[in-house]
Amino acid sequence: MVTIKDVAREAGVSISTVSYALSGKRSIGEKTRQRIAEVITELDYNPHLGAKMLAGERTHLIALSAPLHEDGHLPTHMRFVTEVIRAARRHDYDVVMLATDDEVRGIRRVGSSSIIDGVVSMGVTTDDERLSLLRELKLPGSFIGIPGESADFPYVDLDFAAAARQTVQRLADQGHRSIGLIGHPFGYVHRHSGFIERFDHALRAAASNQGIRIDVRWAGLDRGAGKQAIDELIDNIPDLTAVIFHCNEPVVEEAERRLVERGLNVPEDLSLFAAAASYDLAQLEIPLSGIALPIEQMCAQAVDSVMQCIDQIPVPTSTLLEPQFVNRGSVADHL
Amino acid sequence: MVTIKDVAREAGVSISTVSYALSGKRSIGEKTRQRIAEVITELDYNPHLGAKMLAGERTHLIALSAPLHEDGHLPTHMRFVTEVIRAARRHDYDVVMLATDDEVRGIRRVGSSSIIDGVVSMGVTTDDERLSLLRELKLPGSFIGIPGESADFPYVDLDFAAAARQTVQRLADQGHRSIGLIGHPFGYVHRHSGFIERFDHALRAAASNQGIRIDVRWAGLDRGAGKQAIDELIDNIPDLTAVIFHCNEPVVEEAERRLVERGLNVPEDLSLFAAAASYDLAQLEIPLSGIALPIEQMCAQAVDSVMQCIDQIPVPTSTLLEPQFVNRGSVADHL
DNA sequence: TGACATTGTCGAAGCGTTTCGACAAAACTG
DNA sequence: CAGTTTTGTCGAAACGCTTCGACAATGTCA
Repeated sequence: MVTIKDVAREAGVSISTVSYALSGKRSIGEKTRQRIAEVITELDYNPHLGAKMLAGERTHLIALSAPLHEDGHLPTHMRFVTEVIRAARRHDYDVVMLATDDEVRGIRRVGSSSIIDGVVSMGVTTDDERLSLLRELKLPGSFIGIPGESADFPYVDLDFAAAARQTVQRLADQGHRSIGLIGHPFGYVHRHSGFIERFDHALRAAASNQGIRIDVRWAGLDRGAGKQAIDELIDNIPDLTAVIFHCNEPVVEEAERRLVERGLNVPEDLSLFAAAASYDLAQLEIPLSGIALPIEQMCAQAVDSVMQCIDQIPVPTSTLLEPQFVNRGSVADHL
Repeated sequence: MVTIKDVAREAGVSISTVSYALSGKRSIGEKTRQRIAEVITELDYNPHLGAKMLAGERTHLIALSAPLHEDGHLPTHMRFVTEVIRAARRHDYDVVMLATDDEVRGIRRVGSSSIIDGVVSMGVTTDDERLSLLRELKLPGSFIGIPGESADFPYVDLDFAAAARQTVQRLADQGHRSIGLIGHPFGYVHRHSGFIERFDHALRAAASNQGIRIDVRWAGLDRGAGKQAIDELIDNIPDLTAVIFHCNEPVVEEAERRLVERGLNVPEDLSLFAAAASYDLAQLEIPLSGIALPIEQMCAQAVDSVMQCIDQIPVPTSTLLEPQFVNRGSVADHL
């Protein structure tokens, strides 16, 4: 292994000179800097990260706490993971993955051994235990989702309440009075996924405000769940004119196919609206109007936030991203 | 931060005693050990990983080089990733993720800064550049797939050649003489995914051996690809009696639905066989006979191998896993 | 009982960095 | 031109851990 010592010797300067040339924290003569740079490439010198850590430097490693549940949607999960990694790389950081069954203990493990500079947490629940854990470990962290009372940690999320309100508003404006909702697997609700609660709460409030009837079906991951959900809505709800999808792609696809099978046209016979979609709404068999989940933006912002915490930039600002509606003609007027 | 020094002081022993108590590399008196253990929990002492690294210890970190291509299948990819992480945790290791666009340079980066103990590479191609990179960096590594000439690095993979032979043999034994193959997106071939080449080569050899006609269609990721592929096979190939799937789940699902749509029964009108399936064959609309890709086993073995390299256990043994056939009644006799 | 092993503990060196304080030499002041 | 500031460099300490060699204290054997 080639160390800073070797570089110093070869360049005919002292160790500290090399270090300062590298960090730029003190001025170094031009020819010296040149010489050092040459030697470094020549010897292919790479600083030893352990030594840097010990000397109190950044490790350039963050942890990603990424719980994946039985009923989770793998592609969505994977998109979050890759976007966080991509964002981290933009800051010259690498990512240690803490996966399921280890997303909490893992934080304690890597956090307390001074191996990481910060933590990004996804799959956040209301009152997420990782919040107090980060406090305890005095570790910089950010959340993708809202983890309870967290003035001291930044979070980023889609404004699900606004998304719900906007969803209802648009459907109401077009005259819909009885609307179905196909939601994520019920397990999400059960483990207090924050975004579900915020979406549902705002949706119900907005609907009751507008005098609109909402009927909910939770669709699991098993084959046939989407079909069953849409069938139940159509068969049991009188005057149903629109369905909101707040679920993952396979359920939407199944439901769409079922509509085709039943000979129902979109939007003439039934209007469809996708809320907070983690998939590409334009690529569906029947493209859907609605609001996309801005995964890339969420991940980028979460990483940016944790970087700010690491840099001790004081006020961690949390963000609720404004829902962006795109019309693809899947909602008809019922005036 | 609480250091080994604090523990030593509190326990009334020397630093080295604490260190030996922790590592067990020298014998320590029973009461001393007890006392130290108490103090450690009391103070919540966690060794500083940077210091350990510097002192020449393991970092307990491996890198996972996981290229994901445009036409890659996210759920499959995610399964590999989670299984590698799970396997690493069993060895008390954490995983640094090197994702797309960075799966090679990333190895150089983390490898040369002494931050990781080894590398697991997936998405391996014939003549994979990571092989020589690992050699150059003198880093322990293992491959999920066969990376060209690599007597010095262990790999693990399904025996795709055997899988192909077994596939042909079984279909031949049941009297099939004209068989269709729906393969992965053509991009896989183009970038020399090793497993595709091995599978195809062996398949063609076995088929020509048996005097069987094989017609291939590559199915991309775009909606309709599976449908189109199966349609083309059925419409263009005379005497087609069986179709082999060597592709990802969405294509299989589409093809199955198309068969239902066309009123074709499995296996009466057409036999189906899944080769090296990364998804659950039992959960399909029409369950398929065939050979599953043993992802968990592959990942576990790859991690075990790299651990052995790290431990300097000399001979890295590579493994080709024997294909396991499961019959679910999707192949009929044509005798 | 004296010679010799074994057991339990300690002090100190070393791992590769960063950074502080020191200090010549050079470059500005008035 | 003496006095001050700036610039470029160096030596040494510090970071937290492992491990080697040393050495009492104890146990074992002939």
